[in-house]
Amino acid sequence: MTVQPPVRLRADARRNRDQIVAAAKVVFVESGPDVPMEEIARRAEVGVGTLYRRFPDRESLIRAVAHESMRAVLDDARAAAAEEPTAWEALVRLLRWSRDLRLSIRLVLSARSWPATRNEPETRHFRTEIMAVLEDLVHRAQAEGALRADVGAGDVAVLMSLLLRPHFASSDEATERILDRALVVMLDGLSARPGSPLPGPAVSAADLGRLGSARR
Amino acid sequence: MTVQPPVRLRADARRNRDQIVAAAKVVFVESGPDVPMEEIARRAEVGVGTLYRRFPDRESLIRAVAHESMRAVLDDARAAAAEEPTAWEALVRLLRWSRDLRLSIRLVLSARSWPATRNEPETRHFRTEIMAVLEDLVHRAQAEGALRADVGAGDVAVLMSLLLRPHFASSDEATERILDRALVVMLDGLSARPGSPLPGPAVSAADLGRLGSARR
Amino acid sequence: MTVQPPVRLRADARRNRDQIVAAAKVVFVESGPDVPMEEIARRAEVGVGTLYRRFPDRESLIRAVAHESMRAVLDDARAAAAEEPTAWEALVRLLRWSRDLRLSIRLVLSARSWPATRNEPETRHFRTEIMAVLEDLVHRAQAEGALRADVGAGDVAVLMSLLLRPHFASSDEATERILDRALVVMLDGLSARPGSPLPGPAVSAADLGRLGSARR
Amino acid sequence: MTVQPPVRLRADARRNRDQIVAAAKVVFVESGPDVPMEEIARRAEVGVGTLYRRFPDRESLIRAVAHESMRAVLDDARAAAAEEPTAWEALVRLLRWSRDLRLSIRLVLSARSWPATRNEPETRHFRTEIMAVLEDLVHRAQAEGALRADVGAGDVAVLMSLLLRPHFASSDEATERILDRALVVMLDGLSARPGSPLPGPAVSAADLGRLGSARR
DNA sequence: CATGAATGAGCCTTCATTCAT
DNA sequence: TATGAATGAAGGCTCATTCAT
Repeated sequence: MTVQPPVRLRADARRNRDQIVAAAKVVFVESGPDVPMEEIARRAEVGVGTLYRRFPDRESLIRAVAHESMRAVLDDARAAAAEEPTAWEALVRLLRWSRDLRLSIRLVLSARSWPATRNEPETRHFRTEIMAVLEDLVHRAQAEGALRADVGAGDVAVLMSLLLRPHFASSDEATERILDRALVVMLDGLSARPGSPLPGPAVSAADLGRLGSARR
Repeated sequence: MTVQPPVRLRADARRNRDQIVAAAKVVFVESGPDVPMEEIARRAEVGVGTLYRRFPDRESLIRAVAHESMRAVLDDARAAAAEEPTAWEALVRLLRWSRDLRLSIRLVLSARSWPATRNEPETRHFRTEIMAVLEDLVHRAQAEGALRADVGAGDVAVLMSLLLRPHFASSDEATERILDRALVVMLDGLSARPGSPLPGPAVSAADLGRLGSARR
Repeated sequence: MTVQPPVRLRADARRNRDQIVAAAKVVFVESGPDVPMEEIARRAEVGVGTLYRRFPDRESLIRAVAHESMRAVLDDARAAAAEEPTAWEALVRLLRWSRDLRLSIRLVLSARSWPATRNEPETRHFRTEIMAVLEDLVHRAQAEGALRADVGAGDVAVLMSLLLRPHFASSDEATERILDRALVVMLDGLSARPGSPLPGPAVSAADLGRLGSARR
Repeated sequence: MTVQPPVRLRADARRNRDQIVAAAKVVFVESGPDVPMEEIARRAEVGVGTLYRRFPDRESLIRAVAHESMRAVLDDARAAAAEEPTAWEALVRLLRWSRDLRLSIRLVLSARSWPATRNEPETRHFRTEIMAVLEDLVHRAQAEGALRADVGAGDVAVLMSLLLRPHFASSDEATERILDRALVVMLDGLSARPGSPLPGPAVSAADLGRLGSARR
């Protein structure tokens, strides 16, 4: 069921490919998806030619990195769902999330990669799987009485994306603590207590999928 | 006390300058702060030469646009504080905010403009003024019993920035409605009811100023 | 009726444009239409940027040079028709032809430029005009009794193209003399004396136009 | 006296070599002598490495293909001389020629291969042999009274080269018929009837050899 | 030996900025 | 002063050739 690069690569080629993707991951986070290809190649300790042999253009590299990250996100989500005692706690853990999640949000949603990743089957596959896990957690957390009843998995995903997109400045400890406070505010807003009614119907996974056929 | 372009410009020069800033505002929103200078000049119906006479480099143009926007934000904030019946309502209005706020957030926080705007007096000036208004609103809203007591103006600013940074896809109506729901969740989290205690001390305006000496 | 670049250029720009086309003409002849753009720019004593401002890509430069040459060819053809005492002599003069003719044959027929020039109105225009002159000369030379009756303008054009396409080695004097002999053989074959009947119908200008919808 | 690849190759190596040359022949005709080496390797169903083991660089491959073709041309020429009832008919047959002849003309005379093939013994060998056959045919055809007396083998070779170089568009049937007409015109020009005297002395095989020490 | 991966030089093109008109 | 032309540095990509498996 997992999606794999179609052909078996020679051992050294495989190693190079992995180095490239790893390096790209790092520099994309550092400097966005527009960094010179040479920079990526240098970090991967590889010639540009090698990079281009493996990824015929920038988009294709972006896709590869995005997929890697999304795969990790899916794993995280499943692990959280399996390991946490309650669905609510699993959601909290997810909202705190991993560096991989942050990267994939950044890559998938950035202006540059949106056209590269949107609408191709692999992305769709991962999105579907991830949203399925989320949907399940949301329902269970609502059954637990922990999560307010009027939100959908889409709403949670939106909040996650707000928290995780690249933010001002670097990620020093002070920044992290400040964002943690924002997270708790959001969690309080999400918890099942009488609060303001949310406008409109709950946002489902499918609703999100229909968004944004546009450019930027 | 207001900051003005240093010299009085001839009427036509002034008009050119304004056209340029207006055009830049539009294209920055459309295509980010990296658009070709010629594109901006074309939109302003001006030669590149003229643009460069007025703004010696891209950074200086970004700064000008950012300042324009920040001035508008400050005006908005003061208007909200003056016109709304309660401080809480003023805060809500601000969080809903204007297109100008969105632009200035985008410009001020984007990778490209962070170095351009950070640490120069005009930006600092506006930030100070805006945060002063916010600080006042926060205190008053807490006195009103509407806003939870353990947040500071910095916390509110962070939540605003989360809501307002450029997001996936375009701004069609569907997107707006979804973001409105996120906003209400946040407002619920901010309102004065027994909820989770926030970790750490309230974030003040000053705390924010100390953040992020880094690049991205 | 002549086709001109649409807009008036500033004097210096005009001069540069002309230098570029002239330089391109030279290096295209020397090294074919694949020479590095920088080489052309260097010869024109101009930066690459300038070249690209004027001609957005290589094809567009090839087209410009081809048109220049075709214009010169047309002028040559008309001059020959007007100045020579007989149509036969005009044809002979044309077959001896100018360096411009050689260049345009080379450019218009080369693998690289065929797709660039074929099927755009300017090329079609010149081809039509040139073939009209040729057609007229052929008819008149046949009426004079000098040219065999079973050839058409298309046949003559084909013979010209055979003589003029780029040939082995450079154009030193020895080569020229050898080609002159080939030319006279052809002229003898063309002259009106009982010889072998030509296979098939005479080739008209229109017949040629229908040729070669293919790649190379 | 025949020239052979210096070493005996193992059977499989031999097969590879032949596949490569055959593939190169095809793609050179299709796309000229500048096609990527990988394309050739792919067509030969061989790795690039193998190609380079056999032919240390592109020039050496071009040479090999050119020699193959020239050998075929020589065979053709000898066959024509042996099989046709008259020398004149043999010449006509040659001028109508083989696909191999076209390829070798193209390869030997093209800008790219001229420097690769010129001045190396194998080429010289084949040229000499071919011209010897041609010289003989020319003399005999003149003795037969069919060929005009003032041409040499060099003249005939030049006419052949004019007819055979790559021409506009593809080789559909229409093109072939048009070229056939040009051929007959040339043959009429060559036939022994009082016509214009050719300028200069007859061009011998040796004269051709002295031509063109230049690049293109 | 065969293979196909890796390398890097080279050409194409864009665009920020400077400068002549 | 306004204009838009000129410049050249920088990044993208391709491919000839070399080299590890």
